[in-house]
Amino acid sequence: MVNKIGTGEYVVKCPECGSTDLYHDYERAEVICNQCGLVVDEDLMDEGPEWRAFDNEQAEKRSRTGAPMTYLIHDMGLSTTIDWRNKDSSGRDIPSQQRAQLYRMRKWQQRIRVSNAKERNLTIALTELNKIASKLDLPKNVRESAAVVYRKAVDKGLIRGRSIEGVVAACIYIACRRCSVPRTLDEIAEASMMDRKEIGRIYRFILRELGINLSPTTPLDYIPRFCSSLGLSREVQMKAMDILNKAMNLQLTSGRGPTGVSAAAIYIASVLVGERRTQQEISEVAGVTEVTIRNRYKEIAEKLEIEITM
DNA sequence: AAGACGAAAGTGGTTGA
DNA sequence: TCAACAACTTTCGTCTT
Repeated sequence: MVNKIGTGEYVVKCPECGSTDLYHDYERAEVICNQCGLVVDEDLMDEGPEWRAFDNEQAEKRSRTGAPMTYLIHDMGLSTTIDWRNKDSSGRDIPSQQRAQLYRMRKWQQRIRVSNAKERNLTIALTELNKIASKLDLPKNVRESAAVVYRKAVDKGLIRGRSIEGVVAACIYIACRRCSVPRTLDEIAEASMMDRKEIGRIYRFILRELGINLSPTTPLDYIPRFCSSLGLSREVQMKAMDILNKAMNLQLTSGRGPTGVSAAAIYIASVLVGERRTQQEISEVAGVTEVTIRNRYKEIAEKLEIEITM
């Protein structure tokens, strides 16, 4: 099957003709053999973060019926039934049967609220987690990873004094980086409607308390997503990674924000391959300014001796 | 008219005393 | 805890295509 190697190269043989020349169509989520045209693989979904375009639609569709539904069943379902009874009772006499029913419902609600705080917390948190993850188009494995981190945090009692949303957001941030699908703090802050600083604080706190070690984000991790958002071909993507690798070898990336470096590499690659994107377009998806892209790409182009002709 | 460029001042986060 | 510092942003006028 499809194997992801560290370089971002996908190695697979076409069962029909044995060729390794395969084309990945992210829009359709298919792997097609360039030699004989056979559709080698159709389900790219679980293969990794790269199929964002595909996962995008699917996640969107899913989340519409998924997260809000459970939301409805949990919160709304319960509270509306009780409201209903109250209204009804205020208008008319309550038969003893309904009284009994009302009593039972109250008891039920009480049980849910009081009996198992941890379960309750988890239910709310996981719902929240799915909502945020949907907004960020995160694949399932990242969501699960985030859930695992959250569960550990709950077990250690790290939630106390912190908002559930904040901790969830931080867990997602951690999970993203663990799975090499980094999102910036800004993106997560936007999706979770939390303060960026707050998430950062909680994030550091959880890392320390759970003893999690994260290797620092590399600009390479951002390339697939940015390229995909910009509708750039695989060729550009490979080129950008190539440039980045060389730049990293020359220590051009240390101390620099990874998103900026990544954006610059993509800019250079897009020009070289002839699928030019403007600095502004790239700056938007990368979340950095054009100025930063300019500074980075000047440095890289100079050191790598790449000529850029307009 | 849009994109690229770069100077200059401002901002937020890290570091070291 | 505070000031220095580098990276990055904002803003804006100019040049290029």
